[in-house]
Amino acid sequence: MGDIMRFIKLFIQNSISKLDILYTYKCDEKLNIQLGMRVKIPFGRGNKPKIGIIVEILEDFQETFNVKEILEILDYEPIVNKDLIQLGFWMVEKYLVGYNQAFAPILPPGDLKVIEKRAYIVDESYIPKDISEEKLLKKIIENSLIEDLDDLEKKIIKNLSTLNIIAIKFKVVSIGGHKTQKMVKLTSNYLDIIKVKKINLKQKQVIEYLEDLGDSVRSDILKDLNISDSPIKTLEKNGLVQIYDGVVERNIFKKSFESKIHILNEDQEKAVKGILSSDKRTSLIHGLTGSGKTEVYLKLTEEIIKENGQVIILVPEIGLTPQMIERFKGRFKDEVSVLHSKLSMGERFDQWQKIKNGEVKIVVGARSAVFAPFSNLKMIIIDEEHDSSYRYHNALRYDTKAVAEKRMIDSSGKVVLGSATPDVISYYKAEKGEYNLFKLEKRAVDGSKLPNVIVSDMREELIAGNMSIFSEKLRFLIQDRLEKDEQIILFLNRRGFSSFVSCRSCGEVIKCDNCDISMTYHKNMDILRCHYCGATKKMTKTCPSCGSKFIKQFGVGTQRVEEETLKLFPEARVLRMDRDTTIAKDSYEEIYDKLKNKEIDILIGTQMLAKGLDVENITLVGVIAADLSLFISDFRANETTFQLLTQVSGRAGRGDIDGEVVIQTYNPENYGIEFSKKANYIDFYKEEISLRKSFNYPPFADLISIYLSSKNSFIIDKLANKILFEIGKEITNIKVEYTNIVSVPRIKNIYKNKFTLKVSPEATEELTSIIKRVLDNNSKLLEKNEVYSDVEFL
DNA sequence: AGCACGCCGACT
DNA sequence: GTCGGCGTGCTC
Repeated sequence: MGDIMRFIKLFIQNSISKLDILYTYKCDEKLNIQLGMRVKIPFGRGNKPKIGIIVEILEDFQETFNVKEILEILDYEPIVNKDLIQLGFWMVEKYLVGYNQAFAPILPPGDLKVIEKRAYIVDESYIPKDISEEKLLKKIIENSLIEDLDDLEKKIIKNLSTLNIIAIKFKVVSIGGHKTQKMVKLTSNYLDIIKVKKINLKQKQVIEYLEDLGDSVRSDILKDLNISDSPIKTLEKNGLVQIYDGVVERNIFKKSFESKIHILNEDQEKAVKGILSSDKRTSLIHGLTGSGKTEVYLKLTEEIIKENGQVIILVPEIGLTPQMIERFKGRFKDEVSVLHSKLSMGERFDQWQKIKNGEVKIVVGARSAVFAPFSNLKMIIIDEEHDSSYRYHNALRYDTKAVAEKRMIDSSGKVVLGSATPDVISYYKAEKGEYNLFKLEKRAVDGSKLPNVIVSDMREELIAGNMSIFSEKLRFLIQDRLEKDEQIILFLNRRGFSSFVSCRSCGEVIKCDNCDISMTYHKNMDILRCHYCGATKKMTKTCPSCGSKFIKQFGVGTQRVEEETLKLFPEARVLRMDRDTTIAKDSYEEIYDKLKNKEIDILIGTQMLAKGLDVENITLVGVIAADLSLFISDFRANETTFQLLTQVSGRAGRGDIDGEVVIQTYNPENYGIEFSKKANYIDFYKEEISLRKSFNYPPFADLISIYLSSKNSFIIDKLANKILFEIGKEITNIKVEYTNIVSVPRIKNIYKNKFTLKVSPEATEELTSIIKRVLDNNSKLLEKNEVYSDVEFL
């Protein structure tokens, strides 16, 4: 052919790890290829068509092997911009993940389809300058799709869009047909027909509905008016309405929101000004619960979008409550897009599209919203920044804060972290001057004070003969609040935690057959369930090991707390909230409304209660077993306990009446519990950071764990030793500590072991590349033995 | 993963 | 000869 070729690198979507590498293809130089576009390519011996995403365009490339040519370009515009591609590469290096995994959160949600570039007329009063403009505008009116334009047309389009006469939008079209809904609209001459045709009541209701609300989704009309579709059919037959297929944006918000603008207090003002004027990339706002962090976020957002920038606000999934959305929606209306896990794929996609098209300027969402495809992103705000949901996670292999900082470095924007109990690592960086530090001290609502915290030593209760799960004090206070018609939250650390079944005679604990995990008793179904693999077993009456009859469940679950509460306070209206009861989409909202409307006296629940429940009439919080999070074998155990207790205490006394908190524990002397009594973050921090230093834990070292897993327990130990040895050999001038190789609980019959490397943060990058090299060198051996490796960055 | 290739035994 | 069963190794 002799045509000049251009060479590109791409990765292939949805492929297995072995194929998750970059491939070189070529295409005709005349084709409009850009980074971030998808191409259809012939792949493998059979040249099966696959979809690849262009991540590199090679300037000069010597064709030393047979490079195949692409089949077709699937997009008119890149679906991922350059900055986000860079971010993907950065994650591949930093977290040793494959391209597919690194790019998964960056790519548009759902199955990728063809992206169309469309133009729409904005200024209808515009009079075309010449004949070619007129022709083009006519073309746009007829069919908004713009493709295969010649150079002159391209120039006109560009010109008209900068003059705001037309708007360019990208639309993704699914290959498998458009997703449409039946829509109903009034015909232009319906008023004339009303006069001559008889209209019955149902039909009249439909017409009034359409007059009020405009064009509507047919199913909505049926539901709202509680009618069948025949009245609408009759109306259509008589020419009053028209039924058509419409692409409707799914409406996530059922409520309308009102905005309240507070005047910032001195501390808040200082934080806003300081953050905006500072040279430092990252700022930490340390603000007590109720000190008005959200107001600061709102003000910052306002300032950024005033300058035409865009803002991402990250919230823990669980904290993405109606209240938080309310604040932003109320203030910024349609400029806000909300992303959360309960959105359907279609809803998610609609939001993604709006963000990419610049139709919104603000995104409020959980961790993956950090990848929102804004093109002029100037600020990322991370609320409750200490929350574990932001951290590196086995399934989502990136640290949200690190990604946020990387994005803001690339687009010279700012990161704002906010928390009442900051991550010890963040606070350390702030103390060292790497971050700005702002404190919000005053509680924003005048008169509301920190609650009075009481610690109940459950050992003493036991000695005094109290076998109940409530201490005397807590029981007394619950009674007191019930009498005063005030509300109560009872908080437990984890769902079903430690409600294992064991034998009092021989100590046997019933474990899952496939996993080394004790099973949890679910009373309502009288079964045992494994929380890891979901396997169930019938509850036994006798011990399977010794045959003793003294087998029963131990520990406290939310179910147990509910039972005991109802037994002691039969007149109370009790609601239990945990993952079992809060799976429905609107459940959280419903519970919140019920609390607010005083339909519940006592709310029992787990972690999710620790966040965001601002209900004024809650004046008592009971923490049933504060110790549970202390038994996690994690260097963060104390920090987690402190944070949880402080957060949950903040739920009490949000209004005019002072709140009280009762913390029940078997370890009252633990400093995490001790300092949370006074919500004394600074003292806790000092204690914690000195321990971190002496044990060389983060922030003084980074931890990298390497896991090997296989059906064969012998081979993984052998290989772990080999890999550890080879890593040791490669380490030359950096200091690395390492732990023993330990086995971790078997899950679904897969054995697993791990060892952890501790390295000073400056040397993490080098160690990461050493690990990559060693694992690559051993990849064949691992594959042959069916051993999977996994690297985790804590 | 998915597929072509090739080696080997069974069969017209 | 030659058909097909299955193990092996590669995919720009």
